[in-house]
Order: sequence, then structure tokens, then C-alpha cells
Amino acid sequence: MNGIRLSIQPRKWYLNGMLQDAALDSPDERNGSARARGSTVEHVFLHLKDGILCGRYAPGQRLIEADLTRDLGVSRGPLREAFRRLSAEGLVESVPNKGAIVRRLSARQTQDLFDIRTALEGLAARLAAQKVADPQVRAEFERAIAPIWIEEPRDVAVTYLDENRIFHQAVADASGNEQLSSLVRQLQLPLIMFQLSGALTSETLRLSNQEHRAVARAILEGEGERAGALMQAHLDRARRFADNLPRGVFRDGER
Amino acid sequence: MNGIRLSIQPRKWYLNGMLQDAALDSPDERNGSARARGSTVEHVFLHLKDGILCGRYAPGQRLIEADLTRDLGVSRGPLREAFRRLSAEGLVESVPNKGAIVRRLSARQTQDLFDIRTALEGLAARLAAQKVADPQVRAEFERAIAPIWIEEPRDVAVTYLDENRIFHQAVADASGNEQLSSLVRQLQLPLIMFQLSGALTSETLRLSNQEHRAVARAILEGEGERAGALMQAHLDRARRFADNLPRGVFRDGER
DNA sequence: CGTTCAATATTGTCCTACAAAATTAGAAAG
DNA sequence: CTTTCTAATTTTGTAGGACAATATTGAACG
Repeated sequence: MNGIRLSIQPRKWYLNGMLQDAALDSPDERNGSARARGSTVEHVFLHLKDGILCGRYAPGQRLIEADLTRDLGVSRGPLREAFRRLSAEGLVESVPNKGAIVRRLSARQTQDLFDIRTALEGLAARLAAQKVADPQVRAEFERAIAPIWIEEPRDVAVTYLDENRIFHQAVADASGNEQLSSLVRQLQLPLIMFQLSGALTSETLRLSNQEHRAVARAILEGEGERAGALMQAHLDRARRFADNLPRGVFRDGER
Repeated sequence: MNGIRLSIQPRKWYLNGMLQDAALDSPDERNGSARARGSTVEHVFLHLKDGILCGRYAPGQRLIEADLTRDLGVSRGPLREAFRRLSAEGLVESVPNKGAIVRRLSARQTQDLFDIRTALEGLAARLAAQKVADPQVRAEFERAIAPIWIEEPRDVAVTYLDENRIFHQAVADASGNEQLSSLVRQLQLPLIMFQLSGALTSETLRLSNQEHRAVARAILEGEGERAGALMQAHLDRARRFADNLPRGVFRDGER
């Protein structure tokens, strides 16, 4: 009694990032074999990623191959390839003979993830403070983090989570270490489930934003050590916050 | 003129970790379809991983699907699945429409990787020093790192690289953070190319071993901060060492 | 209410096929 | 002889069908 099987709005694809209707872009419908090569996996991947992040696929839900191949109109090969990419990003986990299920972190795993993020993003902030000496990096960084300076209070949690993700990614990108950047992206994704927790208060968001600003200022002033320490303190507070979430958010039993 | 296509010793598999001859374990030879389920991908994966780490497949070499399916006697599905796993471990990279090639790091990527490892393994050492209070963790840790106390001088570089890998993994495992443990494993693998550099002197190995011992002692004494600092210093030295390797070891051009 | 076992659902693997892209070889031009 | 363009070959991306092994479900039974 664990397979929930949400139905998917039928026959829509993401093609190069744009949402399109299926019938409009398949020139010959007789077997649907004529789609831009190399894009099929990407379609499936983006559809599932988006679906997981938006909650269309719930944590713990099994992703049945037959259902998805039917609903998305692709064969099992590309679907499995997409599963594997999602697995690499930490959004699903593959269990032998059971297939792919939407990842659901235990409280312990969440804490562990925060420990890792603290170390890596502390490093990223330190490196970023060095790299902002380069005008191009500085310009790109300032452009990316612009939203954090907006004064209006954040009331919609979902919107703020996006702002949060963008800030952390901007710091990582400014570090100039591409592998670090992609690791940070990968480690941030599985935590999106907080979207569903509803525990983010307006005050929490304000505090988080203030910490973001402090980190950003330290980076822009080139003070690497301080930026790293501030980022670590920020993530440490987030870790404690996550530890106080209701147990229901996490995978059953474990604590 | 880049596809080298080394030939593979024909028809051998790894079955449950044991090397076996093909003819001995395929009950019906008509199409070879009867092998333990879920093991095919593992066979291919281990064969390729072993081959890459042993240099049987050279960095930069293309892995042609047709050749491998023929030589290993598997179909393209499992082979591609194995490619994806190797890609996740950072041993190969997949280029669209060109397939899988054995990964070759640039000097810059190598430095970046060391930065990340320094942060993560410093954390691992710090955590491990806390966790060794648990007798079971302590026992397992001491068992795993036993080789570092052997007094004989290390002359064979390949053997020492294995000892090195085992030590770093043991620290990560002792941290009690499974995700950290798997990250450390993943980040360590791509650096195996140093095996081929031949730049490891007997003196280098001795120094590295001494640093390992210092880290181990700090962990066993429960001094987390010191253990973390020592581990970071150790990796920092390794980073500088790697920076002085001949350029030919790295991907052409980049520095 | 709990267990056992058959029916069903689902995955792992194989095969074949074909179009798209990349690579190589060969021909033509300089 | 070298270079460049074109055609043939190779190789990958994807579809679709097939079947056995494993998981899951549901029903009968105690």
C-alpha cells in the first residue's frame, strides 16, 4: 500500500526548457520516433525533477516505469537513464528489483547533509571572497544575489526558498571551483522537502535573509575567513532549525 | 586517431566478487540469458572500474559500446547502465553522441578536487575523533588502519596508493556520516591517475605515512580539532605535490 | 487476526531495428 | 603533395517487444 501513483497531466514535454504540447512537435505520429536526438532523456529528467520539486511526485512514492513510459511517451531506456541522473542528484534512490522511489531523508541524514554543506559552503564562501577581485566574477555575483537586498518582508515561503537556493548557488558559482559548484547544487536539492513542512515563519525568513546579507557583504569586501565563518554559522543555524521540525517530515521511525 | 581500443581478455566475469570463467557459469549457452538477475550490470561495472584503475583503459580513451558488448558478452542496456555508474563515480565522463570516455582531469580540476577533499576530510577527521568513543567504531577503525603502523619502508607505489585509499576511507567511515563517506570515496577515485605518474618517491611515501599516523593518533585520542587540522595539512601537502607533477599527467593544454 | 500461497505487477536483461550524429576514408581540387 | 569537400562507415540515441526473476497483492485458510 505504498504505491500512490499520482496521475500526470497527459502528453506534455519540456523541450529546451519550454513547455510544449506533445501533438505540436511530433512531426510523424505513427511511432513517435522523430524527436530531436539526445533530448528525450532531458525531457524525462526535467519533467521528473520538476515534478518532485513541486510535490507532484511525493517523497517515498514509487516511480513505476510502465506508467511513466506510457504517460510520457518514451521507451524504458531513456526513462532509466533519467532515473539514474535523478539518483545522482539525490532526488530519487534506486532499489534493486524495486525501481526508483522519490527520496525521503531521515532526520539523521538531514543533519549529516547539513554537516557536509557547512564544510563545503564555508569553503565556497572563502574562495568566493578571493575571486570577487575579478570584476567579471564580481558583476555576475552581484547580479545573482540582487534579490537579497529587496526590503519587502518575505511572506511566501516557497518564493523565499527559491531566493535561498539562488543565493547559496551564487556563492558556490563565485568560488570558481566548478566541481564544488555542482556538489553544492546536488546537496541542496534533497532538502526541498522543507517546502512541505510549513514551518517557515516570517521571522525565520527575515533572520535568514539578514545572514545572507552578512555573508554577501563579507564576500564583496574580500574577507574570506569572515565570509566562511558567517556562512558556516548560517548553515549551522539552519541545521538546528531542521532538527526541531516535526518528525512527520522525515522518513518514518528514524531519528 | 583517438580511439585506442585495447582488447580485453575474452570472456571472464566477476561473479559476486569472484573471478570466474564464463563457460563455467552459464547453464545454457544458446543466448546466455540465464545469469543471476541484477548481477550483469555489476559485472560490467566492476570490470570497467578495475580496468580503469589498473590502467587497462587509458585516460581519454573512448569506450566503444559495440566492442564492449562483444568482448563482455552483454547487451547494450546493462553496459550503458554501468557507464552511468562509472560516470557517477567520476571515473568516466559521458559526452553526448560520443559516448563514454575514461576521465582525465586537468591540473585545475585536480587542484579544485583537493580543495574539496580538504574541507570534507577535515570534517570527517573531526567527526571521527568524536565517534571513536564508541568501542565498536573504534575497533573497526583500528582494524582498518592497521597497515599504517607497519614499519617496513614502502617501495612499491601502487601498493601504497591502496594503503592510502584505505586510510582515508577508514577515517570517513568512522565519521558516522554515510553520505560523507560515500562522497569521500567518490572524490578519491578520479585521482588514481597518479599511479601512472611514477613521481612518488620512497621519501614521499614515508612522509605521507607519518602524516597518516599523526592523524590516526589524534583521532584515537579524541582530539577532533587537531585531527581535522592535521588531515587538512596532509591533504594540503598532497595538493602542492600534485601541482608539481609534470604537465603531461593532466589533460592537454590546461594549467 | 495472522499465515500461506497463488495471481499479478514490476523490474532486469536481452534482442533487433533504425535514424541521427560523428568519424573516417576517399575523391577532387589546388 | 597537401588541402578540402563529400560520401561511406561507424557509433550512439531511442523505440519496441520479449521473457525470466523478483516483489507485491489479494484471497483462501487456519
